Amino acid sequence: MTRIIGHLDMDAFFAAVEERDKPWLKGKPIVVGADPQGGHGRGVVSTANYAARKFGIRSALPISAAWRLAESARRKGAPPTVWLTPSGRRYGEVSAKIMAIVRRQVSLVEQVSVDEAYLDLSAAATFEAAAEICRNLKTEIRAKEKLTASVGIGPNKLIAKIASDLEKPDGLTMVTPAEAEKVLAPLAVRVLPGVGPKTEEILNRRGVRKIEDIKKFTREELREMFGKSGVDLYAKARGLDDRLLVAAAEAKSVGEQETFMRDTRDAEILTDKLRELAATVSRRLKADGFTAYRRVVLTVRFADFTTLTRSRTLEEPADSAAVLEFEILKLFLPFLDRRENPRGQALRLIGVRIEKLE
DNA sequence: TCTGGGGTCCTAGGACCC
DNA sequence: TCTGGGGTCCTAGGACCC
Repeated sequence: MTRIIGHLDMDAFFAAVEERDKPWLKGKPIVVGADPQGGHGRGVVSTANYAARKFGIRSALPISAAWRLAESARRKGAPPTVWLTPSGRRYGEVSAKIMAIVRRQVSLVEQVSVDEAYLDLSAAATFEAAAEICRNLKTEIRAKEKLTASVGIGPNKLIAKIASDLEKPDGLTMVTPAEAEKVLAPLAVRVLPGVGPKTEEILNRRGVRKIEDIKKFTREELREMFGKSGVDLYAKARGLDDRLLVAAAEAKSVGEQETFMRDTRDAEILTDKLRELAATVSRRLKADGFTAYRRVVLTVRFADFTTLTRSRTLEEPADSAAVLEFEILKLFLPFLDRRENPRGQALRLIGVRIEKLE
């Protein structure tokens, strides 16, 4: 049986939920993300709606840069931008309703994030029948949740994922196996999942800008350049991907980190924050149904953005917040003096993570 | 432009064991 | 006075994704 995979991706999800729930925001530019603090805020944009994207505001853009773009647009007569803090709980609730709609029509669904899922549509037997299922899903999501989704349909996850992005927002894009390689060919290498800024830069320097250009390298050459991910790249450039859908994967780690409003070297502020993070992580571990952890990881980010981790695997699994706090503080101690902080830098961020969960 | 927070996966060296 | 090969675990860092 030929595989038919769908990828459903909600359009500007966080911003769309806000716009739907707060009718007075309708049509205004909306940015969901860090507090802009009049242009001095730290952090980045989570999601901008399409009105704000017109100003050049995008996900992951520093919120200070987004502020400048919005101000500049406003001076040219654009409406003022609305800045919102993400309501994670709310988005989770809406997400659950959407995924329930999807699961009623599709037996195998892999939810990859709060606003994204892969659908195994192979049982539909034809691409046209699969597209009909997806049209119905989009209609039901619009009717019941007043939100739009974009869907890509392809012979595998890779093609479905790329297809869902081709006609955003509110798109439905079908790419058959026969079309797949031709559709990919002219697209930028960065479109391939797994190709980030670093890989893109290396490929560009070799004169590789489009996906079709990747095909001038042999599998071995790509392996030498990028290791295992190079071998994956060889297949992806040809539209090949045999990854299966996974209904639900168990978490492998639980962690929390926080960037300070102002960089600090104050030992009390730092250790208080670590205690707080340890307590939260420990609570979440249990809330997520785990009983113990065996590895603790401390993350430290200096003012210059240098980021270090220190970790320790425990001899025995632990389950208490007290042990986590103790182990984390032990890892952190050398950062309070010149042992791990030779230039005496202030700290920008600290984080706590636990792994090897049971 | 001065860079969040929650994650996963891969790599590589060293220790250790058979 | 030249020193195997394979496997697993630990630690640290880095690329990437949403």
